[in-house]
Amino acid sequence: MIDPRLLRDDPDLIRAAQAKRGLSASVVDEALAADEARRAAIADFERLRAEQKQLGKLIPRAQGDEKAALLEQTKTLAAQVKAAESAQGAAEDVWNAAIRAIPNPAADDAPAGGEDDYVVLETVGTPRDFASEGFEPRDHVELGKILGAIDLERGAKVSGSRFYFLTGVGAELEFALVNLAMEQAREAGFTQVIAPSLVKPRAMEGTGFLDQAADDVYRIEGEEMYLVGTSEVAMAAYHSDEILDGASLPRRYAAFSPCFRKEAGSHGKDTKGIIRVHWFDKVEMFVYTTLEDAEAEHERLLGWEKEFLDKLELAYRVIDTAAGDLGPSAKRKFDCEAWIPTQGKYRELTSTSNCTDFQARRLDIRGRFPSAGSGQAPEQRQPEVRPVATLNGTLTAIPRTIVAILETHQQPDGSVRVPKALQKWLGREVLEPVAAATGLGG
RNA sequence: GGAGGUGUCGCCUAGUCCGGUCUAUGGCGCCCGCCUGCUAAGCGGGUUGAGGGCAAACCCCUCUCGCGGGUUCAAAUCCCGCCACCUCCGCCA
Repeated sequence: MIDPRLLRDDPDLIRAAQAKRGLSASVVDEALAADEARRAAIADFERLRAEQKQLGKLIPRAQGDEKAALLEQTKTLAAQVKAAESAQGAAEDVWNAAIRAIPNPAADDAPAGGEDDYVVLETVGTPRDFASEGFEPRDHVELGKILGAIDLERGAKVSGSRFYFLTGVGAELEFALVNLAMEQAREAGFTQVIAPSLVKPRAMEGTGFLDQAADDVYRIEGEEMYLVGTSEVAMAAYHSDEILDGASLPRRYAAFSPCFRKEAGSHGKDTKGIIRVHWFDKVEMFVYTTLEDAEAEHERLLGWEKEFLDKLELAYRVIDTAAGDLGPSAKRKFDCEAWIPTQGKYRELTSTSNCTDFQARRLDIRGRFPSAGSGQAPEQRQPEVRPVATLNGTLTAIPRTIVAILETHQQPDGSVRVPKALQKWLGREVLEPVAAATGLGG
């Protein structure tokens, strides 16, 4: 949710922001009208209610005819109050729907336009040149099979398309990656978290995932519960309805959880392998900080993502996502895309978003800060309560990370060199092909 | 899943039976001031959050006693539903 004051004070700013995302500005006018109607309804109700309370006070002390007259008077007033109250409630509902329909304005630095209008900020490392090494790289599906690491056939048999089993070194790879990620997170001062992946509607709504991504969200039949597509959802709602001590910020969490996505709009895309799946595990960084610090924290999150990719010795680039491709909550988003040799292109491995106070307003997460109190003597300053900023960033999304590692570090015989940083957690330097294939029907 | 209990402004707590100066009591903590060689103690005051009126504020008003309805002129208090926690039983990893 954007700051209502911003909408009221500078609607043209919001109109321009809508245009930058390629969206209509009509919601702005709807929201402004709703705001006016709402305030009128509030004034109506409060005037009647105050009158009712005044009269109500006289009743216990009144006697006889006087009392009867008062009761008669307040009876009709009570009906008016009731009507005004429900009118106010209706006006609030309209207002809430209107203001929530407006996404977070993109940062000035974010490129305008849609999915293809990203800007490449940086390219790190060089894609490995298999041609000059004299062999054709195998894709991760084949490598996964050779290594006994990924079982797609049985995934499909048991759970359907876009499911898989990680087996043997595949499973070990996940644990190693999680350990490596958590080690880095701990060293950077993050609190490690295992987060629930089943949440109530409030959490989903609050993080903006029921807006345009609603089709991608799994709902639990017969229950008011959703499966999260990222632990960002649980971690944002973690402090919902709380007022955090400003001195405790930034609060940094590294959360592990399974993630579930219907991938409704991506039929036919990435149908092979484990690039795009309905379920995967992920370690997500989630930060609560001040609005003033959010932009700098965003850079730090990007830094930690790059550090992790560096440890995996991958070639990647960083892109600045265009406004139209941001989620509704995000003001700015950086994606780290790793080079996938058999696809001949960079694919998103991690992503970090600065959601400023957008999610915090929806989830009612605030901080208590010493007042800036211009002109006032320090001793007169009351602490003030303001929304905080939330940011998130992937440390590692397991399947895609495995894809990048296998394909990038493969050797002609189908074995895979283990990046140095991962060796400690994997207990070996090379992943060797397993003797016998263990495919379906084999 | 069943039975019983609890939920009050950071924490603890009075109030709920029997509706009306409850504009929610007191303590702890915290903040400001006074007093005092220092500290502690003592004294006085302040201390939920949201929204509206306004350019803003000392100001005024409304809402907020787990949440949502209802009854009533009037609800922390009565009624209904829900949620969370505790105890016991059942089930289970």
